[in-house]
Amino acid sequence: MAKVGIKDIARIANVSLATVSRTLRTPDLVQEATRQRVLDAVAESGYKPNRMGMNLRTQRTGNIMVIIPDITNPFNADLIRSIEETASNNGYAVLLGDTQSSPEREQQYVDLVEAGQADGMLYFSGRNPFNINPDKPLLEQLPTMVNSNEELDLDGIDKVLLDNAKAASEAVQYLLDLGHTRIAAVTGPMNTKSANGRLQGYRQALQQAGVEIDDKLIIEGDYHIDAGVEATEKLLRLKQRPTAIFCFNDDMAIGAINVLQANDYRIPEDISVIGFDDILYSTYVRPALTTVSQPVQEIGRLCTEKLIARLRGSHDEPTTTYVSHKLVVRDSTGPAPK
Amino acid sequence: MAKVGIKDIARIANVSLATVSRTLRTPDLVQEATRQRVLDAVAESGYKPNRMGMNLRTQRTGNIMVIIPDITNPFNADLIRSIEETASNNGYAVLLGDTQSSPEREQQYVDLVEAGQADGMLYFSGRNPFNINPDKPLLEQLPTMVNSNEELDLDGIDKVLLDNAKAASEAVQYLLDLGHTRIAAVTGPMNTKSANGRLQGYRQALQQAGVEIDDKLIIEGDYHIDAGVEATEKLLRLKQRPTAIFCFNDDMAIGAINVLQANDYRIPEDISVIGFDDILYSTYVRPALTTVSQPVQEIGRLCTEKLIARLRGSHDEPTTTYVSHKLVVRDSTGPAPK
DNA sequence: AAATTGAATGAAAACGATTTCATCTTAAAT
DNA sequence: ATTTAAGATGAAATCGTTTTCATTCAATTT
Repeated sequence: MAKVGIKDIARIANVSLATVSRTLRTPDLVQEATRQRVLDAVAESGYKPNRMGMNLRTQRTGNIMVIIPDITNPFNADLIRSIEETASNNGYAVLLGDTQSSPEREQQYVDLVEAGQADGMLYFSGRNPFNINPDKPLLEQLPTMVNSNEELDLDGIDKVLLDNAKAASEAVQYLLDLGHTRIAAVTGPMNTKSANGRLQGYRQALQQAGVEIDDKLIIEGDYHIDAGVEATEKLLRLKQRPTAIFCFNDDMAIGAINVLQANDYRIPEDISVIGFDDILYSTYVRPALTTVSQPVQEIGRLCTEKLIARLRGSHDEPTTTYVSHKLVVRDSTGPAPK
Repeated sequence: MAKVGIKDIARIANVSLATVSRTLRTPDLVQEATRQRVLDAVAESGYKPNRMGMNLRTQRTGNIMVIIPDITNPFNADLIRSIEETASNNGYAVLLGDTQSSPEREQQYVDLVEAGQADGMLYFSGRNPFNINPDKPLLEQLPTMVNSNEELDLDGIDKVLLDNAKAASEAVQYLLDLGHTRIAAVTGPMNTKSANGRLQGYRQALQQAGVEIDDKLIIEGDYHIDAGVEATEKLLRLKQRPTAIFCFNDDMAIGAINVLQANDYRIPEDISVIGFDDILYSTYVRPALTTVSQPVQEIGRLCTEKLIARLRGSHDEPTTTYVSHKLVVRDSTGPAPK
């Protein structure tokens, strides 16, 4: 079966290429009889317009690139699911750029967007991948994009963000209210805005409560389970152990819980644990995890809708939308031991 | 900044379009001095060859489509991670088709491949999305593809599969060896090959051991946590309760564990639970989950390599590669209660 | 009846690259 | 010294669409 193209349809239906194209794109412009002849030819031959030709002519691919550090993190997986759904409902497909936090990979995928393999991108990283010429207007130098999760240090682009400092400070305040004063923090990578924001919230809450900050209780993690494991092992070795551990994401909290239980600590009687994200598994872990919930589905939808609005030609002023978090109390937190 | 194209480079470097293209694609064909002039122009102007033009001319996009039912399932997320890595190492990008098991969505993404938006696809579904004309050779009617996870009912295409029946039968045999005879099965959707294969293995093992099969102990699930929850609730209501539950994936096993613990059953003393997949979280659940491990990373790599080999022009006979499973015993299984 | 309008269609340009083919130059072989 | 071959380059074709512009024809207006 030689691949059938628009020329073949034109021949079969005895019309010009233009009429075939019009029948498919703007059927109103073609007469009933002709239209029917073309549609018959299309149905009979199983013709599907070739996207490469179409893309080139229309200067759009229908793809949006999603650049994200780690798809195996359930928070990110949920995010992509939501993006994919919104994109698909609007006729876009998702090009996946799982970068494993590698700057080279980020660059590679951004290059792809700039080369026109996708019409725009959702950028979930804080690293600036652009060579910007300060003499020219910024916006003309950037691909159509929306930034989220990790804030990018650029003004004038659309963003969807969470107030990390506030969220973290509420989590810590909740622990303080339970009587905890030795509260450990297992952070994300300290070269990310999210980790810095959350740490700042942690510090603020403690200072406001007049609790001295002990740097030994702050351990840098990387948002993977193992980091939670290692950090907790380290914390348990301290002479003055914490009575609560605030992990900057749920995966690390799950790692922490595991180590604690392996060493016969009761949660929350001996040590409280609190996470961040509210992934599905945090409900199914024992004890169920108290955590700061992010509206992941909403984030995905908002990002995608913002991007698509731009792609459809909106020239509104770029905005930053803040989504709201919520502390979800489950069974991993309780009053501080006496 | 008007977008710079190959014509601009040609003008700046004072050469023809052809020479610019050659400098970038086949530098050996152009003289040192000219090449340098072109490269300078490219560097200076920040020129990136436009992929739409390139794709049309070369008749390839560099994309591979991954059609998969549910990216939020960690097994699938790991799979995609592995695919993405292999693809990226070979210069391909991944177009993500998360179908949420909807046939319409599957069709939509397959159509996209057939329209040339991707060069080939990895198809993780058992539903045949093709209109096949039995008079014509099969292979000419299919896009370049590899099938895995859920076997497709088509001969003559590349596949990567697991022996589900054997794997399940080993899991059940292990439970039988522990003295269990009332062994429940929480299956996947019974319109999938994977669930049928595993159920067949379950039946075989029981029959071989002379244990009568009780249909009340077989409950259809859908591979989501909730299905494990509901199935287990149902099983616990039975007058003759099972002493072991074999869930056809880990997510459902996690749901099962949760219900059991909520109702004060000890695992494994009162009831054993066994899963399938060996996702990361199965290690971090309490008790850690005994499960049938699939080499997810290997599956992803194999699928992608097979596909890319085809895309590079291999005309070897299509093959089915079987990957091997492994029973991983952890803490959720033990001897049957007296 | 002539002029004007509008609808339907086709011819050809355009999108931005790669690649074939022809041309020209220079070096090697006779 | 002539032929041959090889190397470097450019002109133009090509990939498969969409869309502009021109043309035709019938219907409407004057």
